[in-house]
Amino acid sequence: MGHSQEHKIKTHRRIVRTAAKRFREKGLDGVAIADLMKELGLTVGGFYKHFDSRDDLVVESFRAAAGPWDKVLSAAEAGGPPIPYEALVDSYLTEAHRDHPGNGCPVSALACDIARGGKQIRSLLTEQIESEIELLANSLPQDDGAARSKAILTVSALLGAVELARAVTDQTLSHEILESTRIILKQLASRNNHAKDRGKDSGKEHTLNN
Amino acid sequence: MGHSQEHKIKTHRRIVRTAAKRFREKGLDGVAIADLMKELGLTVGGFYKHFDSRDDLVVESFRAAAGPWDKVLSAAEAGGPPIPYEALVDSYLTEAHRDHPGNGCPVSALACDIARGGKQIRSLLTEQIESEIELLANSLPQDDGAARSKAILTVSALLGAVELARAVTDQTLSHEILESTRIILKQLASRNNHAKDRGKDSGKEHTLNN
DNA sequence: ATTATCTATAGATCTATAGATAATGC
DNA sequence: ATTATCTATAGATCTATAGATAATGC
Repeated sequence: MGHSQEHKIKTHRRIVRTAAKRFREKGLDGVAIADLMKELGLTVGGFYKHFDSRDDLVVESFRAAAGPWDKVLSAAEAGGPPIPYEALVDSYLTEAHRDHPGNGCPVSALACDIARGGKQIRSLLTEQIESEIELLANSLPQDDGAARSKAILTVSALLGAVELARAVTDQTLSHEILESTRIILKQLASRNNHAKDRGKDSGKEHTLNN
Repeated sequence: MGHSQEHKIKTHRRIVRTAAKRFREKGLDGVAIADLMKELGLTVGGFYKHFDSRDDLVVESFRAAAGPWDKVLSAAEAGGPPIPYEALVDSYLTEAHRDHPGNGCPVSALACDIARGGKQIRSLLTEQIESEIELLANSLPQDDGAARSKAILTVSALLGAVELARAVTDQTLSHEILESTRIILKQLASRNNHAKDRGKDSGKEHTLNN
């Protein structure tokens, strides 16, 4: 039995860190508290001195998993060198990211669980998505007036591509999903979309943001 | 107690149809067999004369949910009028689809559950995705050599956009996700991407399909 | 006689709590 | 004395099965 307050804080962090990994791997319903504690060499009893409920751990773990992404965002906002769009897309659509959801983006691992979840975790996801949209919009090589729309499409495509690449059994198709999404997104970003080039639906774009 | 064989077949169909809806709404882990049977005015005991295991119901329900989409596909393959790309995108990215996952695409509702699931259901999803990619590739207004890649990006973006629109708490943002994805996808489709217009990464495209 | 469904329950699993144990920290 | 963790367990929930019941269908 470890006992110092300092030790408790370390235990708390260990629980959250491991939970953040296991939730992304097995889903928000796929992790039993007893198993999680056992993996850390602890027992169930102690858990509820750290968290009021299982759901509190879910929320805190999501925040912890999103943390690294926030650092990327705040680095960009702090005026550092802007991360180019292509680098963001490339780093998201890797086979390593596909194969290790436990260390990856919590949105791609948990989106459909969260969609069915409580308001608190959905609010956290909303903040996360809004930040990522802004980051991507600013990373585009040119602002043709459609930057935010392109950023939204990009977030959707990144998320969908990683989920599909994970779910599909055909490894060739899985590879192709990552690679094709990468290529087409980059084409989209490197092209200017001023009004004269747009399709017939471009008029609707002005009804956004209302 | 109903008893005829004919009645049993009807009962079987009722179970599958309702399960297909509830799984899409609550996730593959979110539906209890007892509750499902109760909703149909039945009891747990009878369930296992219809299915060997809960997992068999999951697989059969996914197949049933995917069925309507297959009809769209085979209609197109049967030589009927090709469904235009824009119509497919528009019908997928509606607020009705977002708000009623129980009647919607099983892939957008269950992708992350399936990614963690058994081989059987992942194979079914793979077939489904492959069909949708082919359908979208053929629906593009012009084939510039990148049709399949564009179709893959489209599937990823449709899926991701609906999931995000469902998960986000901000209704304005949710609306914007659907609308922006719609607009940018249509721009993408209506534009020709021959080699001279491509970005610097286009060379990689020839390494696909290997 | 067969069988579609029901009643009842075994067995597994999971969250949460009560009370014990063995350290810390005044 | 306080508290970080442990042991033990209550209570809820879920899958799956055994055996009963009441129809069908030869």
